[in-house]
Amino acid sequence: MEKNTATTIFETLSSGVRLDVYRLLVRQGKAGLVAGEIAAALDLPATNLSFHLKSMVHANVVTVEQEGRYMRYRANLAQMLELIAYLTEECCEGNPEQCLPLLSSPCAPESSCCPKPEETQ
Amino acid sequence: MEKNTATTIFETLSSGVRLDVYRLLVRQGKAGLVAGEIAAALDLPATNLSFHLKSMVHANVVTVEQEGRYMRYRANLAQMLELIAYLTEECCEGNPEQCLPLLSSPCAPESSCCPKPEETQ
DNA sequence: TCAATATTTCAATAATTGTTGTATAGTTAA
DNA sequence: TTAACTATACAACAATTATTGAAATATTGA
Repeated sequence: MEKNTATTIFETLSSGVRLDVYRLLVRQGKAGLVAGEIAAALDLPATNLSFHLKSMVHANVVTVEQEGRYMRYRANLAQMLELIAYLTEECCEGNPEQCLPLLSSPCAPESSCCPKPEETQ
Repeated sequence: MEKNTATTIFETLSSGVRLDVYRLLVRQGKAGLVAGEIAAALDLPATNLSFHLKSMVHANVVTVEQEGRYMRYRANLAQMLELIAYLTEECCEGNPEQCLPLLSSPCAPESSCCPKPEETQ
C-alpha cells in the first residue's frame, strides 16, 4: 500500500459522519444499503451524505453499485485489511521482537475475527 | 474504544507529515527519538513539527517523556492495536461469517507480525 | 411520454486545519 | 548567573473541508 492510499483512508474515517456511515455499512455486511436508507438511518440531508459517500468511495473503504434508480453502498473490508497489514508491516520492520508481544493480540483466540487456522478450515 | 477516540486517531494519521513521523518512530521502536532528531530526519521546521507532535500525543498514538532539555517521543503501538481491535470487533458483529475469510489474512503465516501461537511460545 | 422518485452536482458560505516567523519558557554547562 | 540550546506557545495568514439549498441527471412506473 502506498502512503497516499493510507492517508486517504485515515482522512475519510476521521469524520464522525463518515465513521458512522462506515460502521453502519459494516454491520449490514454483504447486503449493504442504498443511499436513501443510509440517510434515513443517520438522519442526514441527502446532499451532505452524497458528499461524504463520494469521499469514502474515493478512499475505497466502501464500494458502490447502481441498482436501478438506487445506488447501493457496501463496506470494503478488504481495503481495511490492507491498511492493517500496511501498519503491521511497518511496526515490525527492523526490530520485530519489540512489537510482537503486542501484535499477537489481534490474533488471539478470544478475538472472534481471527480464529486459529485449524478452526476455519 | 469510543467513537471519538477512533476519529481522533484517524484524523491524526490523515496528515502525510504525521504519518511520516509515526512511521519513523515505529521504526525506532522503544528507543524513540527526541524532537530535534525527528525535525532533522524529516527536514521540518521545529514549530511545525511541534504542532503535529502535539496532535499525535493528544491522539495517544505517540508518547512523550522529558529527558533533560529534550523531549523524547515514541510510537504507542498499543493504541494502534486497540484501534484495530475496535474495527475488527465492528466488522464481525452480527454476521461474522461474512468477514471471517477476509479477516484471516492479517493472521496468515506469511505475516511477520502475526506468527502462529506455537511459533511465539 | 410524463410525473414521481433517488441521487448527485454545483455554488455559496461556514468552519476547521496547516504553515511560518517571532516570542517565550525551561534546561544545561561554563 | 549568564549564554547557548531545545522545544513549545502565540498570532497571522493560507489552504482545505463541511454544510446547506437549489438545480440537474437518471430511472421507474402509470
